[in-house]
Amino acid sequence: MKNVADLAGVGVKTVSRVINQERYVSADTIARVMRAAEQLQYQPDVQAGNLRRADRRTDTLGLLVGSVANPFSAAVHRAVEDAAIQRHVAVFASSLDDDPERERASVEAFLRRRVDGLILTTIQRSQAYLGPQLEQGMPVVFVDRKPNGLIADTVLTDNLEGAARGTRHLLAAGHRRIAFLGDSEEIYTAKERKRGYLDALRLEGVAPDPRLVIENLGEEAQAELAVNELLALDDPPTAIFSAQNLITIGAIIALRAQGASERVALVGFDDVPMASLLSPAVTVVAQDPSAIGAIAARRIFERLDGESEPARDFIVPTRLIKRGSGEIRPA
Amino acid sequence: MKNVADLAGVGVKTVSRVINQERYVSADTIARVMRAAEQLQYQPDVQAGNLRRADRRTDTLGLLVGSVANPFSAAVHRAVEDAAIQRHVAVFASSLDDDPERERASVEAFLRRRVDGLILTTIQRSQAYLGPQLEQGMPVVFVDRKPNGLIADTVLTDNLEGAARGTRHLLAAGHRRIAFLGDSEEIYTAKERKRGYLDALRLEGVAPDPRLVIENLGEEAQAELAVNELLALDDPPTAIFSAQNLITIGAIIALRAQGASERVALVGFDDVPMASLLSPAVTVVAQDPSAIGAIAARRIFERLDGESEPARDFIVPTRLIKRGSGEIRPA
DNA sequence: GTGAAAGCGCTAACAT
DNA sequence: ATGTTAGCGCTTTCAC
Repeated sequence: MKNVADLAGVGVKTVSRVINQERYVSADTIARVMRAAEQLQYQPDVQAGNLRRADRRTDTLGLLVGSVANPFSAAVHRAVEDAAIQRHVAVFASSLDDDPERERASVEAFLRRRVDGLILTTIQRSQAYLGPQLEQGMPVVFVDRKPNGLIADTVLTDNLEGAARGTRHLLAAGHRRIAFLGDSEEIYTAKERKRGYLDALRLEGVAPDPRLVIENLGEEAQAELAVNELLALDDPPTAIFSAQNLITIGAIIALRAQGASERVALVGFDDVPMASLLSPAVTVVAQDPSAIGAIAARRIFERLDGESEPARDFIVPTRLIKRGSGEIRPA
Repeated sequence: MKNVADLAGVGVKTVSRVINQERYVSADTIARVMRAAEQLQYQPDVQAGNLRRADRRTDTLGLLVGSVANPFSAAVHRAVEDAAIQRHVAVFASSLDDDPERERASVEAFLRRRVDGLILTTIQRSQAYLGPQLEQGMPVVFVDRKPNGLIADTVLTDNLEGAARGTRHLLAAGHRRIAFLGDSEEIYTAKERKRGYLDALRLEGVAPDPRLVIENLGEEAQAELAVNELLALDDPPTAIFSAQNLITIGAIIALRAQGASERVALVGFDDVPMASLLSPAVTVVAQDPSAIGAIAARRIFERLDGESEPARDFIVPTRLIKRGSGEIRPA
């Protein structure tokens, strides 16, 4: 900057004024400074500037997601990026990978870099460690999971209603023996989805059969085994509601292997890639990760712009996509 | 930092020493400083420190990919992140979205933030604008596409050999009329894949039929139309080699709609999600995005650590995954 | 409309 | 083993 100033024959502050497009600089001076900057290939240093700047903004955001390689997270990321780029804000993205250590480490790394705000999918038992930041007014939005030990803006899929809706769809097709395949009971979203399933059954006067409720399914292979068990029952289910992505895939594989995919109905929570090209095509209760990311980013920027209303939950509705597997009727 | 120093009753430099784990600080002093830091919830500011630091590193990397929401890019991203996190380097990720404007804007944003290195998928006709950075020794690695007007490290899928291999696989099954469905002719990877296809035919003594080569297919719908045209030919192809992800999906849809999916063989370049659950399951020449990301990151860090050998191309091999669609024999 | 000086949070260089 | 001073690239404050 000093060099540019010297070359243009002005003071550093004038260069600063031109770079930041402040007023009260003559057109002539602007032109001279621009030319000098061009000639020296001057790139302003955002970080250095933000050091002294009144609002102390770094124009960066920290985003922590399950894994940047997972489609849901990637869609959230993309939406956040699109919102950020318009404000010239850059996004640090980091993957959590179900590792509580990594959560703390990533958040610390963000904090050390003085991000303006945080969008987090969390896994630790408590997020109380973020208390000081919240008090200092740093915008923090939680995504997909509620924080523990902390009150903050949160963007959530309507897990309860979504799961109920999927279940009701199967009930409406005439099913009464509907199995539930769920994720780890410790996860908030998993609990909500199970609750939605049970609520829907209850409302229809169907007593839940505990043998049809299988939880703590972490990956495809476990879901496959679970479906095999279900089909081996004396009185097997005529339909399956699978409460998560990978579980749905596992269920598809198992149903197909057993030759039951055209007989046993299946509705999955969360969309599955290529779902419409499978046979039968897979009916799902789809989440809206783009909306989640967009809302989270919007909230961060609102807070940054001074919005100070109390923390809220933003509930994002789901969408039932009927493709075939969920419309199979009981024999 | 000043506050911590005061509270601990030491000078700022001593705090700095403790934070950076430099030697020559007594255990007792370390303890006092740590306690003070804890008490004040002190978070060092990485950026401020790097301002004066000799190596001027910001411990950040800029990553520009097609779209963080696309599975290939996401896998590259993930691999880069995993390498970076071990060095306490944070990654700015940005999506290109086939928009040359966005390429420039993102790179500028990275540069303004003084990233230590750049990993780029590019689209602009020329990357000469990065010349100054390269000369100044900033590590830049291009990924998936070669840069134009610039010599720099590049990590590439073996497009030529991969496409040849996919084509040879179809030839080996006895096909002689093999169609080629390609992306925009302007894209480097698309050109290479076409070349691989033609080379394989030539080597086998099969004269390419220009009516079987359809290019500039940007999305699924266009690929569908192309396949419909091909099947309507007097002498239709018995096999299709589709040179890109979305094109493969379009081809699957069209083949299925025409009832030809069990009759016409299909090999796709780049893996397709859920490929093994489709019927027929899709044979592909798979790329290895994780390897690409890992190699790119490794190269950046090698350069940062002083490696100064001339720029090289790193060629990442493909893998033929036989799943069914590519093993269909001609009638 | 413009510039000089101080200072943002930190590290380098040089004390002691 | 520890402290002091200058300075990184910029913005602020205030003077002209």
